[in-house]
Order: sequence, then structure tokens, then C-alpha cells
Amino acid sequence: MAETHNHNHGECIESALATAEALCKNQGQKLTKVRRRSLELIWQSHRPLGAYQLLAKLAEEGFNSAPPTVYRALDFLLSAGLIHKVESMNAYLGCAHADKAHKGYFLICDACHNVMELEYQDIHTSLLAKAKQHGFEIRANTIELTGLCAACLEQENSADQMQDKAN
Amino acid sequence: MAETHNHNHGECIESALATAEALCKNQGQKLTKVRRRSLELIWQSHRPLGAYQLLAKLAEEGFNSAPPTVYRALDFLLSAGLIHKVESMNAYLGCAHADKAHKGYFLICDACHNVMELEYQDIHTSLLAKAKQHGFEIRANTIELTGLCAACLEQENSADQMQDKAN
DNA sequence: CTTAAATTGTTATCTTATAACATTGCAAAA
DNA sequence: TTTTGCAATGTTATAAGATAACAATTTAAG
Repeated sequence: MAETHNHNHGECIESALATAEALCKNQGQKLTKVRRRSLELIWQSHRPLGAYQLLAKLAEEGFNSAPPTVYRALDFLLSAGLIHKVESMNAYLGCAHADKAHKGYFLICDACHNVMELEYQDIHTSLLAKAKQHGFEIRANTIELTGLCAACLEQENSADQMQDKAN
Repeated sequence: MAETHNHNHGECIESALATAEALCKNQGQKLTKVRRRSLELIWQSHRPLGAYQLLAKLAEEGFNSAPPTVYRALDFLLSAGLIHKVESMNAYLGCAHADKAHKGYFLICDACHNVMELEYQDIHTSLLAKAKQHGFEIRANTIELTGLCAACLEQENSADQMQDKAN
């Protein structure tokens, strides 16, 4: 699973946490235990994690397990830009570019539910321009594209071939 | 409110309903009372309407008022392409181009909560291409841009001027 | 008319999220 | 060092969004 992304996931989590520490320190924000552990757990899942899934994991570890605990942590991480919310899934995902300003979008696989975050500065620019034509000033965005990732497409194709042979 | 959109809203609802009738007839789908009335109520609000807001309105009119009623109507209207779901608001909006195939995106005003649906075939094409570079095949999309609409921007600016004078 | 399928009714429950207020911890001013 | 104030957390309750499962009814086709 982790290797779907062609990287060492352990390193990726470590670096995300290091970035988070640095970022918070810089801004005088406190990355408390729950917040830090929440971020880590979200990264460990490496696919969007629901608030209540996260809550369950925290509870296992002896953290307080009432909803506000997790939503506060999520709110903090969201506003610090350390995670994103995937609106179409009501789930939360570690942000891969928390350190630099970025405009991103998500490719969400319907089959394996993995999510890829891509940058899209050029597309953002066109969207801004289009919006401006209508007098609209964009301040935030949600771009979520669903479909099939490379791995799942391949599986589907080979499944189709099996099907063809059977007929 | 309705006039924000620079059109006669009564006409706009009528034409949406006429389109819906025609579309359903064409496809052998039944636009039953609840479905028709739901569509009409969604259009009348002219901004995204939550499922339970819709349910309340239906209940007032003597329709059955259990959640499945409204979610069934919404499911029908969604799959017929007569409405869209705005994921970032958990709310539903009449589709202005139900008759033709289209890829659209939403401009959502943070202040007045009005939503504009725009077309974006060219942007969709770039997104498809970008996704393909990663072996990803897009099948559906959610593009929701939030910010301030022309009217609310103007208000904000005049408010700022008031502020400046006060200082 | 009858029957099969689609639609609606009904009850219960699940998931996601927030309100409101009490308590604790921690860091800066006195 | 104490105090004081604010940020963070604890706690209880509930709001808001959505679906499961099964029963009853309507509708259109045979």
C-alpha cells in the first residue's frame, strides 16, 4: 500500500512531522501531543482518514476519545496547512507540501481510495482569470477528481480480459 | 436576492422544470410529485439547499417527512443530472445546463452563499491530460471555488472605506 | 385482472460535526 | 514567585447529514 506511491513511507512520515515541527515553531504555534499524534496517524494511513477513524486510533492509545478532541486537532492541522480535507470523502489527508504555498488538487481512486495530491499553478491561474471575468475573487478551492488510478486501471483491464476468455 | 443573477428567477425556474419534464419523458423516467416539487424548491432557493432544509419545506406541504423521502428524491435528481451536490456545503443546487452534457464548476460566495455554475471544457481537458500523465483516468469531478462574488466584494470595499474615514 | 417492478412509507440507526460550559496547564506580567 | 490570563483540553449533549432494512402501495405491462 505505502509503496503504491513509490517512496519509502517511513521517511515520508518523518519528514512531514519534521516540517510540521519547524512550521509550528516558526509561527509560535504549539504542536501538542494530540495534534502531533493525529498528524502522524493521518500520515500513516496514507489515504484519507475519517475523523472518527482517527478518534478510534487515538482512543486506543489512551487519548481522550470525545469528538471535540479530534475535531480540534483537525482544525488546528487544517489551519496550519498541515493537512487537507477531502470534501467528497469527509476525510483528512496529510499535505505533502505544507512548507511552501501551493494550490493543489486531488486524484481520488474509486477502487483503492488512494489519493494523489498534484500541483496546478497554471490551472489555478486560468480559474482565477475566468472567475475574475465574472467579478468573482477566489480565495480557496476544492478540486477533487475521481476515477481510477494506474494500478486499478490495470487490474480492471486484466479482469476484462478474463471475462473475454470466459465468453 | 434572485436578482443577483441578473435574470427573472420565475422564468428560470419554469424553464428548468420544463427541461426536467422533457428530459424525464425522453428517458422514460418518472418525475413524480415529490421529485418535481423537490426540484422546484431547490430552484426557488437559488442557492444550495441542504437535504434537511428541503425536507422541512416538503413537510410543511404535507409530504412525508422522513429522511429517506428527501434523499430518494435527491438521488433521482442527481442521477438524472437535474441537480448537483456542492460537496463543500453538503447542499444541493439546480443544474442550469441539465439538457446538455457539460462539465462545470462552482463559484461559491463566502458572504452571501450564492453559487454560480460555470462551464469549463478547456480546463477539464487540461486536467484530463495532467491526470493521464500519472496514469489516472478521471471519471467524475468536483471543482468548488470559494471567495467573494462581485456584489459582496463591492460591499466589502465600501465597508473598508468607512473604516478608513473613521481612523 | 394479475403480476412484477418501481415508488413510497416507516422505523431505526449510523456517520459526521459542533455547541456550550468546566477544567487544566502554561507562560508572561506583576 | 505568585498571580493572572489565555490557550488547550475535558465533558456532556445534541445537531446535521445520510443510509439500512423491510413493509405497503402505486403503476404499467402482460
